[in-house]
Amino acid sequence: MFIERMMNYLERIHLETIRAVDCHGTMTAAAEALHLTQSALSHSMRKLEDQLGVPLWHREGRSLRPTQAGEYLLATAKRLLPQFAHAEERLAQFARGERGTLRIGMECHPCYQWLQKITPPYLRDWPTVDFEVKQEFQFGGIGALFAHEIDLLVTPDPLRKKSLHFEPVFDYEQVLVVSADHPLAQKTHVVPRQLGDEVLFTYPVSQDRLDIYNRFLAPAGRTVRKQKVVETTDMMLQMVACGRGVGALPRWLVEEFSEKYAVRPVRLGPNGVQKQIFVGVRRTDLEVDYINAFLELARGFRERSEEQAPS
Amino acid sequence: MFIERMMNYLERIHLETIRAVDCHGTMTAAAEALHLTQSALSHSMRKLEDQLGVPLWHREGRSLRPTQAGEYLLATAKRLLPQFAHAEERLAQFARGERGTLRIGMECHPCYQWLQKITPPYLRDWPTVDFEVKQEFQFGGIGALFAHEIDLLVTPDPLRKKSLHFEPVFDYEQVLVVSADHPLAQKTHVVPRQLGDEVLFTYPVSQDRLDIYNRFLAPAGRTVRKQKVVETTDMMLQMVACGRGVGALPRWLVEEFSEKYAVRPVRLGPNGVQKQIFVGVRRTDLEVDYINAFLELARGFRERSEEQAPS
DNA sequence: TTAATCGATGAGCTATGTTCATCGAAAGAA
DNA sequence: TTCTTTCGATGAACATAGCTCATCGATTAA
Repeated sequence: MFIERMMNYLERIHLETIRAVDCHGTMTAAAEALHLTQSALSHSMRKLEDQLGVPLWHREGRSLRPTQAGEYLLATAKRLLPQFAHAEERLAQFARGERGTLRIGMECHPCYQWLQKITPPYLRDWPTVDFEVKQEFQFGGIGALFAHEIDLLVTPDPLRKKSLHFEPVFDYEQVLVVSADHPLAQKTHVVPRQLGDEVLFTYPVSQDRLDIYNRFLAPAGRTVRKQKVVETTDMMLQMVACGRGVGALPRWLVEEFSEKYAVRPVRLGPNGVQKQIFVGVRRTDLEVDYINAFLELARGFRERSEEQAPS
Repeated sequence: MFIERMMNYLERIHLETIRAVDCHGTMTAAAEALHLTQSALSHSMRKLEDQLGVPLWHREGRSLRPTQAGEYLLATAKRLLPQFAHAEERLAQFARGERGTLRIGMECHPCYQWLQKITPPYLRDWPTVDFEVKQEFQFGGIGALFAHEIDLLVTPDPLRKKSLHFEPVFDYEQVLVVSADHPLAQKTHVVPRQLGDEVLFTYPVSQDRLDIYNRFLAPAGRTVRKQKVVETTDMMLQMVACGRGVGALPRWLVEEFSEKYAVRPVRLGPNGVQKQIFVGVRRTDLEVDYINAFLELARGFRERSEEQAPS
């Protein structure tokens, strides 16, 4: 048809506008947020609509409702704009002579507690690296890695893909935690049936992500009397210590808290429930020094803890 | 420091420039490719460098070598620009009243052969939907799904993630294919040892993705006399038919070709090697009619083939 | 040496995107 | 109902961001 088809109609400002209208409700409010006049946005978007040949909003009365095309562009904006923002942020860090930002994603509570041990020495070694920790992902941790939302994922579920690199960084045993004067506290281990009359405290995550179900109760076809959700580890241990129920935590965590709270770890089943935490990165990022340094540090930690407890 | 920190320095044109310079070697050539003058690019990029406070290229003599910041921005450009292009393409389709483009990714050869069966009826039902099939992914099929490079992934390896939806669409048996006058052609099944003196033809993919190794030879600790790579199914069957070696293919494919070539399927091991192919989509795309329609069609195909061969 | 080609730069122009002023329509308040 | 406010659309006027042109010095190949 036309010789010149390679015109770039779509610009960042259009995406900014689409998103601002969605988020502020009206075009006028969006204009204010973008430090422009309502007229400017109106002209600009009308021009875009003309060039694309498709309306982006249904004009109903004095309100704007996105068309199908508008919805699509909105989704695109919400995906692309944060990447622009992050790129600018990153370049600003280059300008300041800093190394960058290490954005860490986490998918489980033990991951978080492990991370809290790694963080201090890392921050000391890399004072110019910014540190961000995120826990909620629209498309899951793996998706966040691929989408460059995060640079590093701490997770119990590794994924073999040649573009990603996963590496175990921490091994631990998941144990039952009971009050010190609980009858089970004296046992070498507990079997699923013995939890039939207990209240179980868990973190607020879906049941299929709780190892005590996956690896202990469910295989035996057992369940507990009642499950109650607690937000924090301290809260869980408080409730357990005063005999209101039992919980499931990494052994090292229980032992660490056993002075503060009167709680004891009990092995889950005769062999225990062994777990591993992995760190995943994009393979292309393995060359980035401050990312690689984090992995090195994690490896060092792992070796040290294995020496202490060669089990 | 400054009140106004929310300036958007980085624009699409800058990314275009960075990429064009990388791909054409010089700024002058890049300018021509972008239908601009060399002067325009020079001014524009210098302004950006000033605003960001970071040089993007080392100026060495009359050539440009990207700085670390430049490399980073180049990687960003290569990731973001295709998404701009695709968004414009998609909006142009909206303008033409078309539904969109179904971009399918594939991770294995049997996937491709299955797809060839689904494609004709789909194209008939959805004449306004464009159809694209890709086979190479920088970050793997799952990564391509997350990065919106493709809309649909056909793969033997599903992945449980709540943002993705995987669904089995095709079950088949992987069999050994031999010449009709090969001694093994008369057997009900073959055991790993019997392939010790054979030449094995395979597609050009890494060994750990070949089921005949993963599920048949490797578990028995056996191997073949020699492995040879062929590019196409026809080529493989030609070589097999004239007794130059053996191959591994889905049973239905062998049976389909058994009239054209003098080849026979032989079960791998007493129980055979059973395989499944899955289709994965982003969960948010399940509402898109022409994507959902593909899944429906795939389901229909699966039910029909199960009726034919209830095994 | 010569000639070609690179990127940088300043001056000047043009066209793009902005503001201003104003409109009609819609929605909320009295 | 009527009055008032607030929405988005529009045309004209304007300002400036971004482009071209012309030219420079430096580098590289012939």
